[in-house]
Order: sequence, then structure tokens, then C-alpha cells
Amino acid sequence: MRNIATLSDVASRAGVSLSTASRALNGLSTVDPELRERVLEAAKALRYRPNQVARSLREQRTRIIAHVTAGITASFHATLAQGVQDAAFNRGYTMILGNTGIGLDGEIRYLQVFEDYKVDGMVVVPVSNVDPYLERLSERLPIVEVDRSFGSYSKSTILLDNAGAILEATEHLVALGHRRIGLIYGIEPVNTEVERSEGFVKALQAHGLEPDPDWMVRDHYTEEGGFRAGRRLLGSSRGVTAVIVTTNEALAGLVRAARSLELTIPTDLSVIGMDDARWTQLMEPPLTVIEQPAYDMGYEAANVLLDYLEHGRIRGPRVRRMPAKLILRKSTAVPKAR
Amino acid sequence: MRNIATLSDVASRAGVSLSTASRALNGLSTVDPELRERVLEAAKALRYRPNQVARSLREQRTRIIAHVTAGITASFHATLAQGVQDAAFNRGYTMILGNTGIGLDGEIRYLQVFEDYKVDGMVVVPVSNVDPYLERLSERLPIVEVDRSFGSYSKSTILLDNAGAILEATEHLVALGHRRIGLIYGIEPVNTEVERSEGFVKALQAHGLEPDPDWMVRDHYTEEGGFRAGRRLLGSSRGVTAVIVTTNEALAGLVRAARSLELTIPTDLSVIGMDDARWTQLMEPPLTVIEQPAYDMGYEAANVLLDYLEHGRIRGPRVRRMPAKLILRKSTAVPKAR
DNA sequence: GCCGTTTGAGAAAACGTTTTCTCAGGTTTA
DNA sequence: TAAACCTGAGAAAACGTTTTCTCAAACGGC
Repeated sequence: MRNIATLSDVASRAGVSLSTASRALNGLSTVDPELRERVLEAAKALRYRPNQVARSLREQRTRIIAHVTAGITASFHATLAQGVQDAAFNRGYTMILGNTGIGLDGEIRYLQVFEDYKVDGMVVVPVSNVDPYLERLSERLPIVEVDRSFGSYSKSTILLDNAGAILEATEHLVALGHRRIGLIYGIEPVNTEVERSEGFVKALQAHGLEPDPDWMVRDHYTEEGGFRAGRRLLGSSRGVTAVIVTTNEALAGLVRAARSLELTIPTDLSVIGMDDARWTQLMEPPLTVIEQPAYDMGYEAANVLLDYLEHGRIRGPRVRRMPAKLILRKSTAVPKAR
Repeated sequence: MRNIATLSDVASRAGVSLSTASRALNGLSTVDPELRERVLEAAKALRYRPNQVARSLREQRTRIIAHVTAGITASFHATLAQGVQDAAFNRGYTMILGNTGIGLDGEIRYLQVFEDYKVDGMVVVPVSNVDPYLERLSERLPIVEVDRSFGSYSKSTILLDNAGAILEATEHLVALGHRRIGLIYGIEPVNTEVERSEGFVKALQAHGLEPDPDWMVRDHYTEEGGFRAGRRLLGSSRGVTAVIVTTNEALAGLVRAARSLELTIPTDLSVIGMDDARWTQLMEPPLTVIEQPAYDMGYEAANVLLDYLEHGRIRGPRVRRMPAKLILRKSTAVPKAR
């Protein structure tokens, strides 16, 4: 393992002092053109690259931002993480990833580790608010929340326009003639799920439909949860002709449930899901879905954070909503005559 | 932004010198029990956490490993990355992620950045070998390759048993009675693709079948590439009754191609794909696939790297092969009588 | 030609650790 | 009882930067 050249190597090769070498390379203070040339040349010859650890220690900033999220293997989160990473990289920062899994203790452990590594800030998909750790951390470190939000401690929060998304989906179903519309949503106490369910209720009411609580069923936002919820909603003959599912995982479960009950989509049941994962396009029929701008959400979140780091302020409103897009495919149709 | 306590804060609160505080906390050298107690107490009271940047500089190690990969949004790579991360975290390391996209320059840029940050080692899914940058880097830094490999510069390489995987798939088809079997594989010059195609040829020959070069078609391992390859293979009436596809992306394209030609799976065409992404289970019919142990590959790769970092040696063979698993579903059947 | 001002470069401090060096005080050994 | 040996703690160096301090030389104005 050969060692890499250090700044004092460069300095001595160029025959100048350490400080001059540093100045020549950073181009800040004035330095004699000839000396500067010598330094640059020496640096090049030695393939000098500044040691970021030393630099971080001295400058009290690392140019690293952390992204802590749950479930990088879920396509939505992976895409969002990609957005965070690209934004960071484009601005000369490096992203460090913490994939907490479901648990809160995983989140806390990562937050701690990243604080120890003196990251300049964090983009967090918070997992819950039972422990105020994240909130306390935000007093020491700039935090931007994305996708989910608890409280208002973070510098800024990037959320989906959940209500708007559900509204659009609901209106599409109503326009097709559906009156008995079900909702399958997560039982987890996160803002996304409450906003989506509230949006659902409002959307129905806006069209003079009274939402039946029996048609709104909650379960975990996993495939299994979606399956269970689907069986419950569709199994007893509650007569819903359409259903909206708020997560991609649960959507997969619902599809299985519909099949197991021999309900054909869209003739027997119209379905609108969430997130445009590849499989929704390859299904037979391809599924109408609400697409979240996952990449943009991550990109935006990182940019907001970096703006703050570099200019000390947030440019827009503290919480901003990104629009979802309803992608029409073949899983919705006019309800069966009855 | 309140500042966090530093070691000298702890020392002065405990009324001891800096060095004693350090010794007390690290428990290395002997220190008077009473003083140690005082230090521990002070540290706790001040919520002291050692600054990893300073520690890294002094110790000349960061306890960070980098994972550079292409396409974190692909489920295989995401799962692999998760394995790397978990292994690292379990052993007290932190993972830093570099998602290079397709390009080689992206890879190089990330390798450079991570070297500047003095990561202790890297787990790399190399993108190509046209530039020897990675190879040269391996003289300065421990590198473990995973999934793909170019040359033998890395400390260790974790690969799929590509030939074995294809062999098993081919035998399944042969056992069903197929004699005209096609292969769709990547045009990219990476070892996985050549191993898989060679394995395919050998598997056929082992059963006395002569592989027809017309039945082996290459294209990019993207959905679009799979579609094109599928059209080419199935469009002209070459009479193949079954096809194996070596990547998940291309598999999606092939399915589209088959549909566009109105070939029903599995009656008209048996299909075996790669990677057990969720959508392959939800298809109608659910697809028989070769499942790669993505998580285990990442986990193993990271562990091998960390073993090297901590004990200075690699425990097993330099290149190790992980077994794939053929998951039988409904996309293969006896070929149509003709 | 003298003094005040600019210019540019080296010395040194600082960031927060860990670890080596030194040395005082106490304890054993001959 | 004196010499040799532990034990434990503080001082200081080191990791590789950036930046402040300091000062010598060059320069310009009168």
C-alpha cells in the first residue's frame, strides 16, 4: 500500500513553505506567479490530493451529508435516495447512507453515528416520533425531512401533496361512475397515511358522497397487510366497486387478494395504486397508479439542505408539497351494472 | 447550533489531564479506579461522544467503507447494497455509497472522492475495465469486487455461480422436453454475461444438443434491449420453444415482446428469467426465475473486506462463487406439440 | 533619500484525538 | 537503607490541513 503524497511533500518538492503551497493551491491569498507555478507542477507530479479528513478537522465541516431512510430496497425510497445522492454530488458533497429498516432504534443508532462523523447535515425520512431524538438532534445539526414529517423542528420538509393526489384519483373513479369506493391505507401513525385518508374523505364529500367507515380499512403497508386488508374489504360483500391503495407494497397484496377472490380487474373491481414501480406496468392489466416524484423529492430535499449549509437560509416555504401524477392505465373502468 | 462536548471538556470537568481522560475512556493503559470513575461520570454528564474526524486523522483509519455500484434503483443492486451496509454496521463500520450510474467516468469520480475521504476499503461492482483506474487504486486501498470482476487485482471477488445457475435452468427446460432453447443476454463486455452464455452452451452440449448461434441474441440489459432481443428471437420463426433471459430488466422487455407477438406464456413459450423482483411473482403467469443471493453477496463481500482490514488476510479462496436458486413457478411447461 | 505602505512568504497555531515520552512517587529487593 | 523497579499521570508530539501572525523586502510619495 503505497502512501499518497501530502501537502508538505508538495511544498518541499516545490521548495516553498507549507503555507505557500496551501495558498497556491487554494488560490486565495496572493502568491508569486512563479512560485504558484512551481507548486502546481509539484502537486501534479506527485498526484497530490488533499486529505479530506484533515481538511474536515481543520475547517469544521466535512462536506458530507447523511441520508437516513427506511427500506432502500423499496423502489420509492431507492429512487429518492438516488435524488439525494445526485444533488449532493453535483454540488461537491458526498452522501452517506443509513438504511434503518423499520425500527426506531435503528434510526437512532444511525443518527448518532452520523453525528459522530460530523456530517454537515441530514436528509431524513423519519420513522416515528415516539422518541424525540431527532428533534433534539436538530438543535445541533441542520435536518431536512422528506416524505414524512413529525413536528416542525426540521429546517424544511419536502412532502407529497397527499391530499391532492388522492383527490385526483378519487375524482377519476367518481367520473367513471363509481359510488362505492374503498381505501386501503397504512395503520402506521405517520402523516402520509393520515393525510391520504383525510384527503379521501374530503374528496368524496366534495362530490356529495358519504364515506362509509367500513370501506376504509387499515393495515400495515406491507404486501401481507395489503392482502389482509383486501380480503377484509372485498371478502364480505360490502359491494365496493373500486379501491385506492396508498402504498406500493399493499397494492401488491391487494392484487393477490382480488385474484384469490376471483375478482377480475377492472371488470369486477377498479384499482388505483401508488408508486409506479415496474411491476405495475407489466401486470395484466397494467395498473393505474399515482406516481410520486420520488427522485425530485430527494433532489429537492438535498438542495434545500445544501442551500442552507452554504447560504445559511431556506429559500422557499418551510414545508413544500410536490405534486403527484395520476398515470392512467387499464385497471379502472366503468362499474359493472348491477 | 449548540456545540458538543469535546474530550478536553471532559478532562477539565473531571479535573484530570487530557491523556488521562483518553486512557480512562479507551480503557487501554492503567488508570486509577477513582479517576476513571470521575472521567466516566463527566463524559456521561456532558454527553461526550468522540469526534470521529479527529480520531480518524490521528489513527489513520476512518472505519468507513465505500460501496460503489451501478444503479441502486435496480432491485438486485439495492439488495446487495443493503447486505454490504448491514455487514459493515454490524461490525462498527459505516458505509458510504456511490451510485455511479452506467458511466465509467462516474465510477472514477466516485473512487477518487472516496479515496480522498480516506475510506478504509471498498466493495465495488466494477463497471468495466477499459480504464485501469480501479486496478491502480487497488495498490493503495483494499478492494473487494462483487457481482462482476475484471482481472485479479482485487483482494477478493464474490461472484454468482453463473454457469451453475444457467445449467440448472437449462436442465429444467430440457427435462420438460424443450430442444430449441434461446438465450437473451447482455451485450456489455462483463464477465457475468460471458459466463452465462458459455454456461448455456455447455449445458446444452451436456445433453447432446447443439446450440444454434441464431438462438443466442445479445442486446443491452435494459428493458428496451430485452424487448428488441425478444422481437428478434421470436419474431422470425426460428421456432424456439423456450428462452432464458439473463437480467431482470431484459426479462421485462422480453415479456412485452412475447405479448406483442401474441405468444402466450407458457403454452407458446416457456420463460426463465433472472432475479426474483416482486413483479415476477405478480405476473400472470408468475415467472420461473433464477434467484441470485443478492443480500448474501453484499454481506459476504463486506465481511471479506472487513476481515482483511482487521486481520490482514483473506480467509477463503480469492474468488468465491455463490449458488443461485431456481424458483419454479408457472412460466415453463411442456412444449406445444407441433 | 526617508518614511509609510503594500506585497508576499515563512512560522506557528488550531481543529480533537491517540500515543509516546518523561518523570514523580511509591514499592520491592538485595 | 540504598538501589532498582513499578505505577500512573501529565506534557508533548503527531495526524494533514487552513489561516492567522509576523516580518522582511519592495515600492511609492514627498
